[in-house]
Amino acid sequence: MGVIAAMNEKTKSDIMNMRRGQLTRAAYKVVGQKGYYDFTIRDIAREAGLSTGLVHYYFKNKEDLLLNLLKEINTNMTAILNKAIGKAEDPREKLNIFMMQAFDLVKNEKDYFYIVIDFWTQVNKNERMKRANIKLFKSYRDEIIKILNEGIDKGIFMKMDLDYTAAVIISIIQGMIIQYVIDNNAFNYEDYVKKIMKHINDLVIKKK
Amino acid sequence: MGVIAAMNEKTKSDIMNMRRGQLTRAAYKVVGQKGYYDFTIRDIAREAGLSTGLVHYYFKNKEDLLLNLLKEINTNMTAILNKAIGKAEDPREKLNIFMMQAFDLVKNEKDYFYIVIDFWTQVNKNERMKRANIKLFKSYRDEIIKILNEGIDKGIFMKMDLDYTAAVIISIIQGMIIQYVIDNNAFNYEDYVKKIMKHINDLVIKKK
Amino acid sequence: MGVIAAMNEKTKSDIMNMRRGQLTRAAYKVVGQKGYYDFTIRDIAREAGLSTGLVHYYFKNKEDLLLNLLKEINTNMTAILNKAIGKAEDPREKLNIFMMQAFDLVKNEKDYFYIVIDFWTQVNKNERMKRANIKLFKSYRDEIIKILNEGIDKGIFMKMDLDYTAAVIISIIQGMIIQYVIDNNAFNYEDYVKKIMKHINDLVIKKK
Amino acid sequence: MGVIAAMNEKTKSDIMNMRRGQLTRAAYKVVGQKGYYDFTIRDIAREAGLSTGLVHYYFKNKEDLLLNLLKEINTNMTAILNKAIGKAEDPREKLNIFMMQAFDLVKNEKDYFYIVIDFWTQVNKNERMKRANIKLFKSYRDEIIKILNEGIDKGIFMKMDLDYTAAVIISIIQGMIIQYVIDNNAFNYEDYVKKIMKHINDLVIKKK
DNA sequence: CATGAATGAGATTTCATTCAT
DNA sequence: GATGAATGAAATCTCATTCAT
Repeated sequence: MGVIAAMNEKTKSDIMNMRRGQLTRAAYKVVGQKGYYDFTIRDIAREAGLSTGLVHYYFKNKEDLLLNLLKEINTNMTAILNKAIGKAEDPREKLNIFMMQAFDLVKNEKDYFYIVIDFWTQVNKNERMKRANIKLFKSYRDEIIKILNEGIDKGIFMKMDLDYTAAVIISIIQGMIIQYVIDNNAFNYEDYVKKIMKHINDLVIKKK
Repeated sequence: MGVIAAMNEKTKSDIMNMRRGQLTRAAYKVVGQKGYYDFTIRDIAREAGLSTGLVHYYFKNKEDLLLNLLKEINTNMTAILNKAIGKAEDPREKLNIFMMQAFDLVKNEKDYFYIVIDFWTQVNKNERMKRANIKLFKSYRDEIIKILNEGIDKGIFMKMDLDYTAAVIISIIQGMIIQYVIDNNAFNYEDYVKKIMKHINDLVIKKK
Repeated sequence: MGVIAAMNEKTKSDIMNMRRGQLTRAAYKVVGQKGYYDFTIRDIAREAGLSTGLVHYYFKNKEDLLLNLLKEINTNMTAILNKAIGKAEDPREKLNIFMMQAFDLVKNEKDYFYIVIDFWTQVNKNERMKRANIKLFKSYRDEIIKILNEGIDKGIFMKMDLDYTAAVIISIIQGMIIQYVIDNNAFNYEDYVKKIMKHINDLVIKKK
Repeated sequence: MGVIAAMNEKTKSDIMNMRRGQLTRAAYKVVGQKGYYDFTIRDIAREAGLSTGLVHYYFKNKEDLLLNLLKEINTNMTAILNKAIGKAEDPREKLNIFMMQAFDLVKNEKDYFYIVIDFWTQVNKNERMKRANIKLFKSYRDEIIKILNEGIDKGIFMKMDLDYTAAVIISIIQGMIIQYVIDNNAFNYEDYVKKIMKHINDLVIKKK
């Protein structure tokens, strides 16, 4: 198989990836706006500027598209977090960056949490969605565990039950975000964010 | 208006309440099983042992029925909490009862959280739903604030930012529950519940 | 449960049967005209003068409707045959009536065979259809066997392998009809019908 | 027109025939498996290892492809029959070979009859299909007539109405096959085949 | 009050056919 | 000649809502 075939192969794959990306992005936007159940394939197509038939050309069905969206969210989130955290040296800084990323997300991409919560409602209805959700949560906890571990190794964080602490940290961050997402006026977000970050720092940093 | 008219009025209202209760209970069950979007009016009617037409006789439309369900959940929750807490004297005990109620709910009525999360997805789509959700969250926080206040007054709890602490407590409890609801095998639930209760007690009880 | 409830029960069932009959008749007509695969639910609804939704109200899906149609055809055919044959006393006459019924059907209800052949194409695709087709064929053979048996008992027909002879008789009748249905000008139908009836009579009637 | 042009013409025609043959064979296989209406152009293309676009390059549309398939079946059947019959000398043997060919086909190529029956359903919907079906039936009858004629000429077969007898023979063979195709367990196929062959031999062979 | 038959809009999905490359 | 991405019409099916009885 010569260069041209390889090029064709490449091109084929490129179009495929481009379209799937295009449609996934459109899905993200549309689901964020209309919600998991109220959006239609037509909405996706319109948003992407493509025909409805094409949506089914690149995704077997609606579920497939949504599953892909959730996986994509997971991949991107992990990538963004790793990139942001990677710049820091100190585990304390890493932990704070992790938290800031989460708290900032609410401000910058409100849709994100609406979508993620939408996906939660699927766990008792769809086994594949359940698994994807579990994976998303696990990757958050793992990220934190990695940071905590590093801190302990460096003697900066106190010894602790890693799994439990990670779960608690996720709980606090996420619980706060949910309350804020549901009620913007429930409290002063920036103020509470600062307090929580201090709280969590106190929780893990070794006392002298 | 005579006695008979009044009696009719009374009777009418009684049937009204009975039917609305019947249908709301059916809705709770059906939404828990099939999910917020996948249940039909016929499901409700069948579950309640009534006709589909009646559903629209007692509720303007599907949204109305669901809104009523959410309000009913709020009312009942508050009632149950108050009753349970009311038996205790010590604010520490009250706080622990509050937490136990929440944690036990997952075990005894798994549907409850599926339904509540389903309702969360409505806040950016439906103003009335948003308000009902806000009210539900607020009543949880208020319940805690009441307990904390009592503890502070009695010199058992340390002085603190009440609103913030309530929000954090709700976050931890709820965040933990969500992680468990989504992934039953993520951790040992009973074990983590104990740790969290200790954690929250330490957070608020005055050190000697 | 009083008289009214019973009446309602009756009425309910009446509407049900009426509508199902109405829709099945419409299906018969439409399938005959447009063919098994080219007709739509809309066609049925239009033909019956009802809405498309109602078709699905009375039949789970398209397959269900078609299966019902095939069963109905079987039931009606058996009834018509039995009625026609019942009038005769002599087994020879019964056999001839059976054959005449079949041959006349082509003239009077051309659609019938188009529909039956359409159903044949389903046997290797749909298990339920297969079973219904088998049943239809079996009921034809059984009808003939009954007549042959009676003739043998009365000493009019010669002794023979009943199952085989029935299968052959069905083959000849049906094979002739198919050739005629496909090509109206292949032969002089009336003429051939007479010959075949004589042929079959010779096949079964005891020689003196 | 020069040699090269002619050669191009030839080459073009060769590719044309090759591709059309490729696609027709793929169609035969796919229609046999999925049925006349449930196969798609993509199925054909995939089976043939070609692109969907090519199907329309070599056939105007789906109908055209199917029509070509039916004609091809006719051509091949006639060729196979002629070849098989050609080896025999005795008309009795020829007749038996003809019948055996038909009966064996059910065993060796079950798809064949499913496809042929599928095509029958088209006669009242599509004039070209009707004509192709008529031709197929006619070529069967003609084949038999040829054999019968030869037998009569040689004084082996009795004098008879050729057209009628051919039609009856086709009916019996085909009717038996249909009953077997629809219900494999209706009777012992091999056993019935023997009986039928004897029956038909008795029908045409001159009694001494 | 109660029923459930009836409607019809709208959603997902499939696929023959076209056409730019 | 060959490809397969793209289109869009059309089909099935669902269901909230209405309304005659």
